[in-house]
Amino acid sequence: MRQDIEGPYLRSGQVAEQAGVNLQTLRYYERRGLIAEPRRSSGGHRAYPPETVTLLTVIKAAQRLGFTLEEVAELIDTGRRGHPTPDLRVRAQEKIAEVEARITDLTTIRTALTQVVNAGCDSLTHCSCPDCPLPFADLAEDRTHEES
Amino acid sequence: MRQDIEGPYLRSGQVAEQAGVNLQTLRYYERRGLIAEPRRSSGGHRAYPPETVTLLTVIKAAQRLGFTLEEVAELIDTGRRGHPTPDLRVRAQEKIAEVEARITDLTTIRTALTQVVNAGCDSLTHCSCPDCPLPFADLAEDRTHEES
DNA sequence: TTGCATCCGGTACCCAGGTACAGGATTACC
DNA sequence: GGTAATCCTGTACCTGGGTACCGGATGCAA
Ligand SMILES: [Zn+2]
Ligand SMILES: [Zn+2]
Ligand SMILES: [Zn+2]
Ligand SMILES: [Zn+2]
Repeated sequence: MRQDIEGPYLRSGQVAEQAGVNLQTLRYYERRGLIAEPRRSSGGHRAYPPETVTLLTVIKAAQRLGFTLEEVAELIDTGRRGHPTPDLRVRAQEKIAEVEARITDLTTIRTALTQVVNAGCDSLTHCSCPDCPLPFADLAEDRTHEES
Repeated sequence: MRQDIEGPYLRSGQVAEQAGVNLQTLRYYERRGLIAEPRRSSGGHRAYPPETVTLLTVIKAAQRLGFTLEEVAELIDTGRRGHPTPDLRVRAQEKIAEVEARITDLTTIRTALTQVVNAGCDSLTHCSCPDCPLPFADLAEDRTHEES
């Protein structure tokens, strides 16, 4: 049978290639609710509207911003129907706070690592350097604001 | 039978409690080569030397510095016998570079998120704000130095 | 010696974000 | 209409750092 869905529909392989995404990932996103279940051909093959490619680009962009797939799904969902969840700006502000907290942690870690280098530590377990900074009692405190 | 190993040996539960670590974690670390296989009682129960508690503290400290368990295992291994691998200072310097790269990434992300907030973006998929910064073409480039 | 706490090995499960493979069906193209 | 390419579902596997459960064995003390 010839293509039985008219219009500019794309097959899953085409969507995957154009979006630069693995085919399995496409179906994974469908399971996770990130992309809607597409129409099917009479034989069961998925037929995507072309804007799916754009949607995938948006998903990837949001991931690069640090959003999890669950958060991305919610953001998309919120956009579709006026969902009673915080909107994109609020989410972005929360994410900024998370990112800043993480940067603070990493900065502390970098400081501690620098101390190790400067002190000339030569062993994790039996360091012989004078005034050895290991094992970082202060760093232990600092992890209390671990990300959830 | 009474305790058949003399000396100040600790049972696994005591080590776990004193180090603030789950009992399963202890055996997991043994499998991963982070702690040596301890002696056994005649019935097969592990009998740890007391310094195991200190070792666990060191492992946790190294983790807080951003070292993976595999890296920690190597660092401990290097310390034991003069292993022909880079020593702690070299490892720490490499880790500093990693941490700084990660901080750079996160800073870029924070900038992008700030743009979203300032522009007043209201939707991932159909933002109506003027001069919308989505979907961050520049950010895409920036992930080429993704950590391995 | 009896009872309870602890420990044993082996296996399965958790998180996130995918990826891979098998075996069979469908579609595209000549 | 033949044949290759693509696609289907379902299931298993991957990384990293653990955690949980099971049935049975051991350890310890009254
Ligand atoms: Zn929702
Ligand atoms: Zn030192
Ligand atoms: Zn080694
Ligand atoms: Zn916008």
